[in-house]
Amino acid sequence: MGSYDVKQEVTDKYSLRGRVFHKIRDDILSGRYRVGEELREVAIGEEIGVSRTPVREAFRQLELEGLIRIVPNKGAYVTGITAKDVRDIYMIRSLLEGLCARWATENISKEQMEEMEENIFLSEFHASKGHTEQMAELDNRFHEIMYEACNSKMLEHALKDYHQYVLRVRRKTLSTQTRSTASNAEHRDIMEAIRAGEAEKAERLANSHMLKAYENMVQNGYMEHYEE
Amino acid sequence: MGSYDVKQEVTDKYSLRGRVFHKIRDDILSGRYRVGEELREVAIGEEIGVSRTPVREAFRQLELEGLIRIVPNKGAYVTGITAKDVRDIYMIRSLLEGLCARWATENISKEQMEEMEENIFLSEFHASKGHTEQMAELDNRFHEIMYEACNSKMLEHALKDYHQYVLRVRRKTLSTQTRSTASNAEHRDIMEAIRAGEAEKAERLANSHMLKAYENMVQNGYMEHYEE
DNA sequence: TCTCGTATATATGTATACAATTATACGGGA
DNA sequence: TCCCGTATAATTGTATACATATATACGAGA
Repeated sequence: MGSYDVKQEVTDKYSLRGRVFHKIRDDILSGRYRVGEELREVAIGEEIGVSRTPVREAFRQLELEGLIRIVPNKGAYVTGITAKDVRDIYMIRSLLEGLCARWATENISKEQMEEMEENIFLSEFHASKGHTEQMAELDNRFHEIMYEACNSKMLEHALKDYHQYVLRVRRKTLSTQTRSTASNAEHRDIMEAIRAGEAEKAERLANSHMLKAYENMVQNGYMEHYEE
Repeated sequence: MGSYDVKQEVTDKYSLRGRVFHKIRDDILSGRYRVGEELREVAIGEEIGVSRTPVREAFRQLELEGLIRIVPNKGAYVTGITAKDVRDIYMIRSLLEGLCARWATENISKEQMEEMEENIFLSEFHASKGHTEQMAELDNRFHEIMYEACNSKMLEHALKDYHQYVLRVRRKTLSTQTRSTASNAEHRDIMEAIRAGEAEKAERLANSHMLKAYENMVQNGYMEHYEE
């Protein structure tokens, strides 16, 4: 019997089912729908060009992902995310990113190592040019490389979940010059620890990298709009 | 806007939708369906007495929960869980249970503290009598109390997820006399640390409690059937 | 004017019908 | 006997119809 992925994701982004799911999901994450807004099956179905059936199935999944809340016989509502939720996620991520860095040190492939080095090189380049868009993209990618390199489907999925989750908030951060410079430096330190095979050091660095990212969010007042 | 639960679960166990979901889920977790077995929509629908529609919606959720894998246009297959998956989960849980114990120390209510003390008292009683069924139940409950006491929906949900997940394996363990005695002692230590307000100690103890539980599984050969 | 009950409209919940895809059975040809 | 193509059956994917629950509008009565 083969090894099945645990914690399956909606993989086929281009099947009809996947399209509906990802479309609604992206609309929520991009902030198109406001918190608390009710999503109607027919309206969304018509917009995408499908009937209610695929929409409903997507709703069920989005509920498990925590993006909407379905009240039986009433409707589906876009969920909010409180400041405490974000804080908790960063604390959890801090531990798990540390574990991930440790495992990545032991399992990273040559190709992944090279992509990580290239990522940091590019990040520093775009930081010097002030390209915020590319920087955010590369920042996300750095973490994803590490998730893939840790060689654990379980951990990779958990971290991708949380990563996606806080994107709603994070979208607005990382724009300050000082933080992005510091973040890049921290990425470089983590990368060098991984390359040197220093697992415990990598873990410690990834750990504090998350905590610092959170501290930065709080200090810059990004959390103010998420008070309960 | 109010605070919504992040990572929603299928709450209403007694609605039709919830019933279908939980029925299939329990059947998978109880081992009624074998790993790799194909689940057919009509067959399951007929058994429960509903049409394909609710079954399909339940399938979509079970896929996200990682219990089945849906191959488009083919079918739904019960997923396996490899020895490495179990190992990874225990490593992740070790960290998160530690964090949970730390937060529980800071947030546990009077009622929760009392239930925890009662839980340990009962555990030791049933252990002395050799009541394996009740011991397993109380063991699960001990952890759930801690999950609830940590006062973090995010962490609670993540831990309940993992906890549920390894139940498929754990169902068979904890039966040895020596391990259950040791496990009870560890629970007591954690409880006392929480009661004394020693957060870091509670974290450390919960940490190693998980690692020891995993070590026990491996040593007793419970993982042999889960080789990839 | 306010309250409450009823009627209507609207939305979700479920079942069914039809379409599309995949698996299976069968038979001809080498 | 084996291979392979076609026909058929079975299963999933989607749309639609009907059932049920909820929200809204309106009017009677106090």
